[in-house]
Amino acid sequence: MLAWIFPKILIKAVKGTRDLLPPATEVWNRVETTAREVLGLYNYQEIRTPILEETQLFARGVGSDTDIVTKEMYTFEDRDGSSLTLRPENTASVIRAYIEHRLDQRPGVQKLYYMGPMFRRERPQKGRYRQFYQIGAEAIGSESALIDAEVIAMVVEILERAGLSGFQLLINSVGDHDCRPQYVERLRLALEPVAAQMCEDCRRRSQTNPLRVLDCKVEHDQPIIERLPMIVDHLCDGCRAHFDAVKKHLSDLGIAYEVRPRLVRGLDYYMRTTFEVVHGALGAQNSVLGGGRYDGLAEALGSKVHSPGIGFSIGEDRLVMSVEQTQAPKSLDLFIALHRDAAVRHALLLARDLRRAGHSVELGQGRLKRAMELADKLGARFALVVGDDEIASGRYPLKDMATGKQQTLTPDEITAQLAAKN
RNA sequence: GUGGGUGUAGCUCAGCUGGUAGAGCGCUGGAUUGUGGUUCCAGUGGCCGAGGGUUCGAAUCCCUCCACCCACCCCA
Repeated sequence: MLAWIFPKILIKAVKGTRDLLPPATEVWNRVETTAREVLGLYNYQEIRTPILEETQLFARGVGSDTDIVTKEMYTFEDRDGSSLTLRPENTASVIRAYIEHRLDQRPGVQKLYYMGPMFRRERPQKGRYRQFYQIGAEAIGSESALIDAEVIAMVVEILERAGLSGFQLLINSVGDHDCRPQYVERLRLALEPVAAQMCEDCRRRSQTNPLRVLDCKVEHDQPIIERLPMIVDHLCDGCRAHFDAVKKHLSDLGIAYEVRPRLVRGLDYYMRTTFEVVHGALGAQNSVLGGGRYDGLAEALGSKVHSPGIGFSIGEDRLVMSVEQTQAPKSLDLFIALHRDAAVRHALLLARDLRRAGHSVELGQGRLKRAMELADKLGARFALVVGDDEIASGRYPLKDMATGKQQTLTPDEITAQLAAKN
């Protein structure tokens, strides 16, 4: 009949994006609240940058040769011809804002955190989405190993308080602008005679990005990779001292870590300290968080002031995925069953007062049996009946849903009961 | 971008070698007039992912497409 007005093709969430529904959103909120608490304890403050940035920012910040920039960005031309991109990560934006607003003029190390959606056009799979969420932080303005250790300690605390257990902290140093190029050259030379025996990807990487070879998981290549020079053995004095200090501070704090000489981060801006947290039961995407130091990033983005920084970002989707089971079901404090229409005014006022007192209240009209059933399904701790008798007497039957016991009380007594049981 | 798996009711899934659709849970109502959880009864609900082919007949066989999931890659 009206089929031409009501098309039968359903509109669905676009590939790689998803709706987060209750009760899962409760877990997300809890994780975010926990993160804010811990970040606050370490004196971090929130920064909110735009989701949309000039494409150039990521090309220069993240690295024009990276996978993210070459094939994963949502880039489009705006009406005035400028090229815009949906942020694939947030560090570049934070540094851009830091430079733009001269945050280097503010006292002390700038400690900023953010949370929100990022966008990368990858093929979705478990723990990997095209719109995904990150909770991250950046400490800008210090080269000290103390900050590295503090950042790592903080992130471990966030994960623990969020309810994650059984995770593993991996750290490494990837050198700086001084020793890394030398190491990469050394690696390239070492690869030359053996590359032919390696997998196709490694043969390509040995030319384009030798560091990536170290990440290869192909079984056959492992013995070859074992014999390649490792960056930790070729750090310059400054980087070596820095890395040793970070490790010492972590040990002093009693934080368990494992040095992974082959931990290489995918974004060009990392130097010196890099770290990652992995967790089993996440499938192939087992990395919950990644981070590292980026002492040259600000300059790469046009800053005249040297602004060394270190930061991390937590994959919130993955964190939520691995702590989801530990969440207690949400409950309702009180369900008010209205038995007659005349009860509406009384119930509304009662509900308003109880809500002001901090109790969650749901109202329901209709047959009492039905209302009680609903109260039960909603997980209400108490149910209250409001009908003609109650309005006349000013006293209401309050039922404890767990025990089934019911008492007839005045509004003040009801408030006291709800407060007492909290 | 490349593989593999799966698409049947809101959810989890049955449906053998083709005979035109089922269970459990959920939801709604009833047994119970102003009192939930248990039990019992009834109801609700599906162009069997889409299109084409084979056939008297297709959820079932064949082809194409699409979607989702998992993996490679890469990363959070």
